[in-house]
Amino acid sequence: MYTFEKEYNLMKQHLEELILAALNTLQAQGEFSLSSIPPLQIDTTKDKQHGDFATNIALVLAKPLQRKPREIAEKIVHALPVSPNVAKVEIAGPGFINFFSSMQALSDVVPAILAAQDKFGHCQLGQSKRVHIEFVSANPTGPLHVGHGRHAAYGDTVGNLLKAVGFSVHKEYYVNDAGRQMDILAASVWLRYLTLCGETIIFPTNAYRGGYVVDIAKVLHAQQDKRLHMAAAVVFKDLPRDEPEGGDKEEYINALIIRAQQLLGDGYKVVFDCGLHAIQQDIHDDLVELGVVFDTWFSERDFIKTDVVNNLIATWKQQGYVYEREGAYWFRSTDFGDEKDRVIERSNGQRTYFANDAAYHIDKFHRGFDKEVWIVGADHHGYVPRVRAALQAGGIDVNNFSAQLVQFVTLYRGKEQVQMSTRGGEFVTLRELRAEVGNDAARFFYVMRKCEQHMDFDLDLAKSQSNDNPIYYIQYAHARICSVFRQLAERGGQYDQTIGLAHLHLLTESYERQLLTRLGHYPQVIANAALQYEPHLLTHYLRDLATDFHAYYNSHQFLTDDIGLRYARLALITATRQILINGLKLIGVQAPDSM
RNA sequence: GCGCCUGUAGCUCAUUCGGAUAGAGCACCGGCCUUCUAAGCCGGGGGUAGCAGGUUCGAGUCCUGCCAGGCGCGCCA
Repeated sequence: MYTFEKEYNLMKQHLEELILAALNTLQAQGEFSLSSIPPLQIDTTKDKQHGDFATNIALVLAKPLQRKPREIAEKIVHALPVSPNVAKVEIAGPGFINFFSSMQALSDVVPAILAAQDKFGHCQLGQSKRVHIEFVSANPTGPLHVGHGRHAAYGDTVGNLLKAVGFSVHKEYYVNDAGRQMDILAASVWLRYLTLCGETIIFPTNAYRGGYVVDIAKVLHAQQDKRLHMAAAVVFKDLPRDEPEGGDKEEYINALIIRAQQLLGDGYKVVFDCGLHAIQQDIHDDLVELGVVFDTWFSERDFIKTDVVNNLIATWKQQGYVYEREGAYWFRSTDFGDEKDRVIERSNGQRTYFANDAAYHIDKFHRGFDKEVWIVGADHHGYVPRVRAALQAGGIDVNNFSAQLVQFVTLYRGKEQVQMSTRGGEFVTLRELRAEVGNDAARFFYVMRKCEQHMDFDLDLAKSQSNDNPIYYIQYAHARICSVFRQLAERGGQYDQTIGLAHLHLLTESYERQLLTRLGHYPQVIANAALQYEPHLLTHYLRDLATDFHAYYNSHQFLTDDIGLRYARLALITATRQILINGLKLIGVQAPDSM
């Protein structure tokens, strides 16, 4: 099977051997007098004029040898052993040594791709280590919006990439179903329900105002009829003022929650669960439709029912990581590089969200994961140091923890920015976005940029389905290749891959060389994208690959009369099609046969 | 005030542990469909990489100081 180490590094490895041989020869001849040979750096080149690979060794040796780089380079090139994989060696610029692969070496990638098929580009860098990847984890207080979509597409693609390079990947959604926000949702649902029961309600400023709350209330009303009905006069009796009346909206909603709990008793849980389940189901379905499937949905409420958090706090108290001050318990996160210590247990006895979260992150490792990737909104960046501190206090090697901060998505309709607020009720949902632009375009757009880069998402542009959309360009390349084979069939031809592979030496055009070179880079792109958590490298690569193909398509006829050349070219574009499919699949995008 | 992120062509963004003449797309200008899908190709114009120093063979990339924008600094989640 084709692997990253075996094939891609083979050429680099081969060049390394050649250069080392040259250096040793020069040392033995007394030309060079190096006490040690520095590690060799061999890069794939950006510019094809610079060949396929380049090394800066002559530049690095300039100082220890006290000689000019170009002079050193010439010595090295003269001492290089001859190789059938190397067509040409040149010295360029300040002293770079450029290597031009032979067409033989380049065209080897075609049989490699055709043999490995959907496994091409995969490797075992991850050594089957277990990676926990947490993303989205939006509070179940409303439908996902376009910002969450970016998290979903990014996290899912990073997971796919990590799997491709040999990690055992576990995708998890942390359900924040234990906080005050959930109580606000419950109160919001109940008030809408009461309206359906015929009560006249002035809706609180701080309640969730989205239409989905009314939908949930309708379900509740259908299930419970009037069983949870209370008169508005009773519900609102002696409550503090809401904001419009000059009061505090937070105090007001809190009082309303307590009132709801008192009046409803056991019924409160019915309302609460109705809201939670409806929204969690909606989020789940939304993600599945986008192609994002989590291995686990980890409930905070279930988690805090276990002893894990209690045990952690008890342990930390014992170990001296926690001290008491002003009636609360503080975690010494400053001992681990945080700005200030953090409360984990409030003076009223309640644990903070952070206490649960610290225990959750440590628990991931106790569950057997070797590595944690935590994908979280950039607005949480201040939160990362204390999580890191918690992991260290928990005895976890933080080198196995990576927090990826995803910047906001700013929505535009043409030139106009769309304001978004979860409670304002006027926000664009992920579902609406998918309906407008399609899942493929949504996923592709979302991962096109580095996660720490702000994203301006123009709905009008994404909706336009014009050729501005890079996804069409790549998909079109795939469809065109499929079309070539349909043409072949219409003309009564029968593709014979064996003949094609036997005639790869006929691929001598510059466009063919370019395409072969690009195909050869794929494994490295996958490895880089995975290890750096940067799927945008893959989208850019696919764009470039499609460009190489379209240029080739426009310059040369594939279905030539020369059978050997014809099938060699078809073998090449079959390999190209395979890489398009492989890359798009990692991003979660379809590769249509026709458009 | 302190901390993190960002600043590259008119716009949106790339630039592979610091490498060669900073690249794409969109937009703009000019060409290419009797030949495998023109959702395509070919060519052209367009840059003080926010500003100023520093480190070295070499800096968009690393360090320092400013400037501008975003975000964060709770016994909220």
